[in-house]
This record gives sequence, C-alpha cells and structure tokens, in this order.
Amino acid sequence: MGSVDRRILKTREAIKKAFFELMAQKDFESITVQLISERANLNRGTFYLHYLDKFDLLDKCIEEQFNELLRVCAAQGHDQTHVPTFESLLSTTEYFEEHFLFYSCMLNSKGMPSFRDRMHQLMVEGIRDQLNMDDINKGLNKEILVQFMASAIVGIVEWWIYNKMPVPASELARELWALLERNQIHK
Amino acid sequence: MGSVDRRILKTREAIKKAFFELMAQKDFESITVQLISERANLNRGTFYLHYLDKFDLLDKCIEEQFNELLRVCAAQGHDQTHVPTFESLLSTTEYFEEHFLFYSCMLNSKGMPSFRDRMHQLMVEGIRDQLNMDDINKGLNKEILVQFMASAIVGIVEWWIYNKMPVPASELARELWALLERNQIHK
DNA sequence: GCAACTGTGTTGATTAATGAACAGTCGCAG
DNA sequence: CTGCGACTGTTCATTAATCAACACAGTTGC
Repeated sequence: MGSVDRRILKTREAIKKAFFELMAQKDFESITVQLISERANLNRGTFYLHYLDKFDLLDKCIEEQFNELLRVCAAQGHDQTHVPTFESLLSTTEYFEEHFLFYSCMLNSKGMPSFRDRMHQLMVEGIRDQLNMDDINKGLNKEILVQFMASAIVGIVEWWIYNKMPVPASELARELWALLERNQIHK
Repeated sequence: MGSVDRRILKTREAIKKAFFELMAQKDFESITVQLISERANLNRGTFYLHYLDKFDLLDKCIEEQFNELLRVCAAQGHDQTHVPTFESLLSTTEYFEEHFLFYSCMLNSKGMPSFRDRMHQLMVEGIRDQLNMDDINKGLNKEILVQFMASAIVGIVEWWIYNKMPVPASELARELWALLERNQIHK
C-alpha cells in the first residue's frame, strides 16, 4: 500500500495541514472549503476530488487520528492481549502531548459536540475488551464498570488537554496507572 | 505575470527548498539530482522539466537571489536616481542577515569560486551607475574608484558573512555609511 | 422584493507530474 | 580488464491537478 500516487498524498497532506491551521484560528462552522483550498494552495475543485465536503474532511481527520491513537495504545500488546502496560500508558499520554493541538481544537470547539462522544465510545470499546472481572470485581456488573472507567479516563484526558497539560505526561501516566491498578484493568 | 500554473510554482519551490537544505549539509559537487528530487518529494523526471541539470538550478537560484538583492537595494530610489540613502543601506544589510544561510553556503563552499566573482561584478555595475565624480573625486580615474569601492564592499560583506555576523546589521550599515560618505558615493 | 455577495458542488478541456522504462557515462573493487 | 553500482538525461502512456465556467442556495442590505 505504499503505491499511492505522490500527488494524491501531497494534496491530502496539504489539505489536512491547512484545515488544522484554520481550526487553530477559528471555529469549524466559519471555515469554508474556499478558505481551506486557498491556504493549501490548490484549486477548490481539487478538494472535491478527495472529500465530499468539509464535514467529510473532518470525519476522515478524526478517523485517522483515532487509528493513530489505537496504534499507539496497542503498540505493546502485539500478538498478546491488549492489556495495557505502564509503558503503553506512557506512550499514550505522550501521544496526547504530541497531538495536543488537534485534541485541543476538537475538545474546545463548541462546534464539535460529537467529538467527545466518539472518543468516549472508542474508550468504552477499548476497555470492554480489556477488563478482567476477577478478584475484587466479582459481584459487580461489568458494563457498569466499563462505563464508569471510560467516563473517568476520557474526563481526565479532557481535563488535561483543556487545562493545557498542567502536569507532565509522565506524571499523568503514573497517576492513571495507579487508578487502573486499583480497578483491575491491568494484570 | 501572476498567471503561472500553480503546479509549476509549487514544484520549483520544492526543488529550491530541497536544494538549499542540501547545500547547508554537503558541498555542491556531492549533491545529485536524485537527492534533490527525493528530498523535494517528486519524480526525478519532473526535475528535468524545469532545469537542465544541477548547475542550471544553481545558476537560476543565484540569479533569483541577485534580483531580490537589487530590488532591496533600489527599494528607495524609485523614480529618483539609485543613489543610496542610509535607509536603503540598512535594508540591504538586513537583507543579508535574513538570507544568511544562502550567502553563507555560497561564499563558504569551495565548489563555488564563481559566486564571489558574480557578486563582485554585480557590485561594480551598481557602483558605476551611482558614483558621482564631483568635489573631492575630481582628478581621480572613475573606473579605478569603482573597482576600489566594489572590492571593498564585497570584502566587507564576505567578512561579515564568513564570521557569522559578528556585529548587528544596523552597526554594519552605520559603518558602511561612514565609509561611503568619505568616498562620495551618496549625496 | 430583489439585487449583490458569498459559498457550494460539478463540469470539461488542458497541462503538469508521475512511474517505469531506457541507453549512456563514470568510478571503482575484484 | 571487467562487471557492478550509482547517477544521468530522455522517452512514453497514464493520471492527477488546474482553471474557468456553470447553475444553484443562503445572506445581507437597500
């Protein structure tokens, strides 16, 4: 799959770059396809060769970002189960740090109420697969614990991003690790 | 003439950018068309649609840079004669400061003996047009004075660039102004 | 109301960029 | 010497990007 025409990759990169730059300046609804095309320095028609409209572009950007996130989360677990280790947790907080701009835009922007939901859903599915119901979790409803943890984790990330990362990624990872430990999400 | 196809401008920019980045790393002779194309992220064939070879590219880059230099030098003199003012002199030293990387590459590189000559020639022509032979210059051979000043000025610039700009642009401009004053190049 | 704008999404003819070939030159190690 | 790898300069068919045009939908302001 490395055989996509160079021009296509370059064009898509330029569009996404322009889009993110604009997202950092103004809110989603006031961004137009025209603006994106101008900033990306390409013809407006070219935009429509790759995306249906700006909503489709946003969708694909989020999709891509989430795939990257999942890749980082699972970077350790290879053919093992995807139960997190402290290392994978640290990679993940560092990933958020690195993509601060993106998540900051998405979580802050009033025009993006759906983003938080999608992230929450992603987390629910991730945790549902990983949670083991032994020992201290016996007698609890699993789905309730899943929802509880997902909301908590998304909330923490949201807080961290929204407050411009008031603690370093490493500390956040340590704190999260302790919280996961207490709730039996890891080994 | 703003009606050149976008793709052409983008491609040429990418090629020049890649070329300058490589010039900052290695000397001219060890740079290949292949390397430039890879770094610019375009097909090698595309390179030959715009330039004959790497020498032609270098030539056009120098030409372009010199045009920019002339534009800055003459920025003041509009429909007046191009006799320099202190302001235009300052713009010029600031121009060199801004394009430090380019001139540093060109003047340092052993593979570029011709560059100093071209710059010298540019200066000779510029001065020849501006020098007024009144007052204290009476009785002197004009062409000798031109050559004298051109060498002196190029030498100063060379020294300044070569030694990584040991004094700020503003000071260099002041010093040069004093030297030009003494030699009646300005009003 | 409706005229002037601004942005949309689509069209078609044209042109530039692409990748994959090619034969040729050059330096160099076996 | 000789084959080998790296780079050159050029070709060709294919594909993507371009520009200018289009009809259309919403907003704004007179």
